[in-house]
Amino acid sequence: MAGVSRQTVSRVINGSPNVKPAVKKRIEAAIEELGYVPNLAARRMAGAKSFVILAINDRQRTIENWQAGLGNDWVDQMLFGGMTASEKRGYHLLFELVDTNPDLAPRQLEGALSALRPDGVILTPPHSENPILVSLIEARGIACACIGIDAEFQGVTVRMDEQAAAADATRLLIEQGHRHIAFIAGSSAYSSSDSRVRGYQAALREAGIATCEDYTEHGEFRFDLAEAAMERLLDLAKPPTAVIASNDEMAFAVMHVASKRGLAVPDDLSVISFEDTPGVRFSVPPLTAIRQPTAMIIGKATDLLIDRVAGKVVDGIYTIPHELVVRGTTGPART
Amino acid sequence: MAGVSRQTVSRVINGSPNVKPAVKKRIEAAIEELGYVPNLAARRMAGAKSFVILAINDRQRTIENWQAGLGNDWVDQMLFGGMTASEKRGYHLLFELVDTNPDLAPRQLEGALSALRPDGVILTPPHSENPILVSLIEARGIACACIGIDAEFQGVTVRMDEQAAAADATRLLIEQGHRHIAFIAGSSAYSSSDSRVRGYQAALREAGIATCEDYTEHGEFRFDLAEAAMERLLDLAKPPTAVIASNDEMAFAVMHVASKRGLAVPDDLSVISFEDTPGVRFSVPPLTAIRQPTAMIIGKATDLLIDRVAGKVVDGIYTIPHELVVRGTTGPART
DNA sequence: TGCAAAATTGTGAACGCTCACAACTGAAAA
DNA sequence: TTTTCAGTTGTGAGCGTTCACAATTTTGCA
Repeated sequence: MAGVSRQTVSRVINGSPNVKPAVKKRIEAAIEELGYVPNLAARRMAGAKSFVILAINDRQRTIENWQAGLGNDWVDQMLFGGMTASEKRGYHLLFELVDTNPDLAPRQLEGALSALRPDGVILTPPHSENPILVSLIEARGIACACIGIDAEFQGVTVRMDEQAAAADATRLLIEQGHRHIAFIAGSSAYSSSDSRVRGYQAALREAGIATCEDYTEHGEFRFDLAEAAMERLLDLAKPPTAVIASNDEMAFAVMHVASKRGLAVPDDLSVISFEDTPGVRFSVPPLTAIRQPTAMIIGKATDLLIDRVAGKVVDGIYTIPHELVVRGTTGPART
Repeated sequence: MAGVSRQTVSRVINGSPNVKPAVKKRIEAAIEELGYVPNLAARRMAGAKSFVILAINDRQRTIENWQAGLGNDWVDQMLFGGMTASEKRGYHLLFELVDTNPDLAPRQLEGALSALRPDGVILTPPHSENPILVSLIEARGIACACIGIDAEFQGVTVRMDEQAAAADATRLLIEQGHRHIAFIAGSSAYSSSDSRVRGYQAALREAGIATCEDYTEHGEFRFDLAEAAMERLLDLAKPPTAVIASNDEMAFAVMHVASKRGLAVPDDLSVISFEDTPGVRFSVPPLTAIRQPTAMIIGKATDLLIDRVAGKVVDGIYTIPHELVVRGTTGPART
């Protein structure tokens, strides 16, 4: 030791205000020399912070995506954004998979909470849509951040403006002369899906273009369903000259069907995707897409959570800016 | 309680052999009813297992990759393979980024070890190449698994057979009539890079093809360096008709240079990559590649680590089978 | 100079679990 | 019957921190 009691050391480590500078320096030197690092388990035991942020992901979708060999850029970005943000402040990010099944989800989450005692929890869609889970977390006095939803439950919400993003995409197409623009929505289990449809419709309305029921399809974020949707769209009497797909997988499905039908992209058909995973750049032509600022969203959520643990009052909805990356799948409409 | 002492409950939870079936059943019912989940921090404190496996990744490369917008399928796969394997056995996977800088790495690792007290550590390249880190972990009595190296330190090693994989790739090209096959190696900080070169050379030798110094280039796993390497290869008096790149990024660089020089893939030039990230399927044509079984490697490592914690003696080198996925960038050599 | 108040340091207890060991069961062996 | 011993259960201690509070030192001001 440096000639002081445990408690004083503890104070220095936790940055308590009332320690004499000389003593503080002495303790810090000792810590440095001994290479001392506080034991996280003991800290948590003693009722202090656990320095753990729990990120909850949808098990089913994670596993499905992975098995389909799709990779999971979403998970990747989460990990990166969350990990770098937490580590900056001495925190650790723990990933857990929780079933979406409403019977299982609360039990599993409670188990994770009891075992891990995290300081904060990040709930991603579709878990973030579930108010039961949110209140379960908050009831334990644990800070909770919801990702990517429009509704505001307890805790914080961090998201991008899905509606504005969809409107941006639609506007780009309108500017390029498109008047027959279709939209393939994702799963309605995600509130973002509806927001996007609203943004798409709003942009059309704003430009004085009549919205056509048949132009809004549902693809559930799946390749096969998007393919079928695209087939239906092209079978319409007046097929669209541009399609917005709600994720990359569905955008590729659209392009696949287009090429099968002899339509050139972007000459005969413009395509815009939501997501912008790394793979879309290697497509030919490279996909024009709304880039989801996933890493930033999770990073922000992590930061807010830690702020709240530190005593700051943190509340409300935070919106992270999105970006429309124009690449090669959009072009002027055929006249 | 269910009318028994703490210790008996503890025994039931940890599966001790000497508990009366009737009592056991009673305790289990109580656990179920109370929704009791043991507190991990307390367990660790009491000197038992921590139920945490630490996966150590190279900070620099992770961040660089991410900032380059490349995504990081490697991290993704690790996470998936490790998380699913650990969760099956009640474990948790914690990701940490550690600097590769030899001055910083041991300190950072020790810090993580002290704070987290994991039951096992998975070391990925290039950390797994560093015997200091390995012995540092083992010295604390923590199980360690090294990923993707040829050398055998203490602990377990899990890898794919890089040499055989490179040989497989080379043989495919030879079968297709190629005689001028170039190889763009990765960074020599990774022992796998050398193994791959050896495999490539062995396959050539085996087919009676003279190895030509100029055909082995170094690209450090970087797009720009691979581009430059490819330029040099094409400037040779006798340029290669096939190129093996040590990762996807470099393979794309090769294809980029080829198209710039007016070479069609695979008609004028065959390309094979190592890695097989999801993006390569969307390239046109889709990349022929050695698929790295990353998720399986990390999953196996996790399993072995947990086995060892459970008391099993686990040692030696485990090799996970790789796969050569033939897609559209390879074809018969021009004669 | 004195004394209250503020600043700084130390103390015992507690967090929830498992360890080592002691104490109790019951049945088999002498 | 008594002894022995394996099988089963309970007991006190301790893991490394922080908590609440008490004890000590210093400072401010009359």
